[in-house]
Amino acid sequence: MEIEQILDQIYLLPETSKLILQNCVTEINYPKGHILLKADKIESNIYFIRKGIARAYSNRDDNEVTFWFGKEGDTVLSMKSYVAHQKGYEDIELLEACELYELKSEKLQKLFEEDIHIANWGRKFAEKELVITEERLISRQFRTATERYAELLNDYPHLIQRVQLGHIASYLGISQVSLSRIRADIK
Amino acid sequence: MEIEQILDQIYLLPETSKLILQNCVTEINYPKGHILLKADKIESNIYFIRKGIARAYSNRDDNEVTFWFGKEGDTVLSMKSYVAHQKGYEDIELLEACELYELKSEKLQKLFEEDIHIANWGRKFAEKELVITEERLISRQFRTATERYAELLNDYPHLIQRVQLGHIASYLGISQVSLSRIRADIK
DNA sequence: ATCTTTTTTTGACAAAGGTTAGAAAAGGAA
DNA sequence: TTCCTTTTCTAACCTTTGTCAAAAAAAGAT
Repeated sequence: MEIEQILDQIYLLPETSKLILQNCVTEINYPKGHILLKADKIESNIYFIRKGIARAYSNRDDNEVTFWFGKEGDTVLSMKSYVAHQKGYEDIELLEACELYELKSEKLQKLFEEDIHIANWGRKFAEKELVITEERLISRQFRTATERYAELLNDYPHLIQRVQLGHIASYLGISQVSLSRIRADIK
Repeated sequence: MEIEQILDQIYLLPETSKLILQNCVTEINYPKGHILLKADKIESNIYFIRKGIARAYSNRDDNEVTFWFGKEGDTVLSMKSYVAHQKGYEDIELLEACELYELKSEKLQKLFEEDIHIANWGRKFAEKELVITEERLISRQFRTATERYAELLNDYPHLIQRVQLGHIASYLGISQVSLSRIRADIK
């Protein structure tokens, strides 16, 4: 997916502002398994996925929890670094070789102060992510693991083929063994 | 809590912008039990809590899930109405008689287009809410019900005294019976 | 205070999901 | 292909949490 299309789907910018933003972006590729962003660092870049998929996971005790998947067109960032210039809570791993657009967070923050359209673009980005996250939190409470799996299949039909089940189980908040049982029951 | 303080804690605005925003706000009071925002409506106001507490809940099948509590200084809105001008997924109920500041969403949207500082104020609001929501989603996956209860006690020590346990159980994602058992065990 | 209603707790049992460990299947490398 | 590694599935058993029902406690109303 091209950068213009990615920016447009968040919020339609006037041509001049869009060009300013596009000119700050550089392309970069990384192999499968690359850790794009690290939990214990204040990260200074954000990315847009041109091609490929990624996941965000958080580590505590010995457990690792995957709580986000990103695909073509999605924005990748360390939320706490971006919002509060603090160390994040997530690592982000590329699950396939990825083509990415890179943008310096500092540069973007400066544009927020200078260009009202870009500020509103940033506002819309956060707002949309917020609705998605809030809906997931609610879904977690309403639905059984089986229903949540069906929902994921419906929302991201492609993902299942490309991501290993351990990560999907973690995303759904269940053990891999449970997911395996759910899949066996459905057939 | 006064309106100026509430606006400041989201993002520090220059005096002129703050005054513009403050002048759009009117005060209004409602009794305990009042439904401030309704799930099946496109709501046109947002509120700030001057005094009192509220909860957001979503209804599906026969289940009701409380997924948010608001207290003095918090912002109350129908997320989907605010972000996408669509019907929301939540009712918001006042758990005590509340003093509120009311702001027309339409008016705010217009200010976002006119004043870059207010646009950035709106951006910061969404970003902060996003981090809080994402952290809750992760916590849900990492922690046992007992740990999440302890966490809530720690984060909102006042709330427990003022909100009935059925709502708290729902917020934690467990049944009221389970919460009751957890409380019995802790002592 | 007394009665009524609502909220919280407790007990018994059922269901969902977790853990461990090993088997089967799939994927890579030589 | 064959061997080795990783991923997925299955089975047995255990823990947590849910449901239903009833008792106890707390809050409101008269």
